[in-house]
Amino acid sequence: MAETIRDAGFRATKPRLALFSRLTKTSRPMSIQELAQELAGKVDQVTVYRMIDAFKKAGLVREVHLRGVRPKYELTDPRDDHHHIVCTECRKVEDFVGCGAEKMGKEALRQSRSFAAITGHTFDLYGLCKECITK
Amino acid sequence: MAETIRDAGFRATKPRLALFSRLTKTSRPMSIQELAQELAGKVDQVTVYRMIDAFKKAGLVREVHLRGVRPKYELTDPRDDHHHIVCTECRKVEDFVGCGAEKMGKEALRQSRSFAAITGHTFDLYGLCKECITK
DNA sequence: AACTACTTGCAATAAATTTGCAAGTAGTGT
DNA sequence: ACACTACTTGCAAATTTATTGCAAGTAGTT
Ligand SMILES: [Mn+2]
Ligand SMILES: [Mn+2]
Ligand SMILES: [Zn+2]
Ligand SMILES: [Zn+2]
Repeated sequence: MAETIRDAGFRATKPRLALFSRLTKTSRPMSIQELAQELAGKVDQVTVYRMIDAFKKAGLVREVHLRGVRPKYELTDPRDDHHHIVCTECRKVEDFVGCGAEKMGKEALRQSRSFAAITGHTFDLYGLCKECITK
Repeated sequence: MAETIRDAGFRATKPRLALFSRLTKTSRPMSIQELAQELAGKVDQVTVYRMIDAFKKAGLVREVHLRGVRPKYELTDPRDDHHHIVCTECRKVEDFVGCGAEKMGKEALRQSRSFAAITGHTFDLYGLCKECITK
């Protein structure tokens, strides 16, 4: 843990460990505000901004954009690229893996007259969870 | 044009016509700031915020989230769901159509233990345009 | 032309994010 | 263990972005 942070080129300070630790404890991406609130008393909100920004640049954290809410952050999952499915009613968020992005990337390049390479993608699903769909 | 706005339940005011008209003139989604700047002198920025919000709720406009920038807006295209491919170097944005989202939605539902239906999705590609890839 | 509910502009407020800087600390070397 | 120093942090202040209140203006109607 401190190891991971040092490997990324940072000092393993208490605020960084607190943030990193908090992020390992959830599968749900969290906003700056949520993180700052949870770390309140221990870490200043400005520091949360700065840490997230630095972690993002270092590739430790990735930014997730879901409809209608401020950006959220989660630890980068080195194994797979996973995506999110969001309940539009209760805002529940769940991960899912696998997406046809590679194939779609190729198809998009075929369609495009001005693009030459695909390096990344976003893909998120919106729907209703089993609880909300009954209402 | 005024027709479309009235059909959505709004009065066809000059600011609304100006905004709508501007949006029809581009295929590139635009931010509040860009829109306000272009309409400067004619429409107040607060009004841009309010119009975009109302148009969004009415389904005339949709919000597009691309990495690292504030939300952008474009006219809803009722015919197809189109997506965006963004050059990470020069920020060029191009549309592309068709995406395996329906299929992926079904696969995601199969994977999920708590979701029951898919109602929407986002999908965007990032890459390099032909000009930027040479550098 | 008069009426009225819907809209707009402008100022003020609130919320989100960034910046400056002195004080604090992790990692390094002694 | 102690000192050294570059990297970090907290706190206040400044910016930027977004929302709200309200009097004045206007589209659509009678
Ligand atoms: Mn996730
Ligand atoms: Mn588009
Ligand atoms: Zn739900
Ligand atoms: Zn480019």
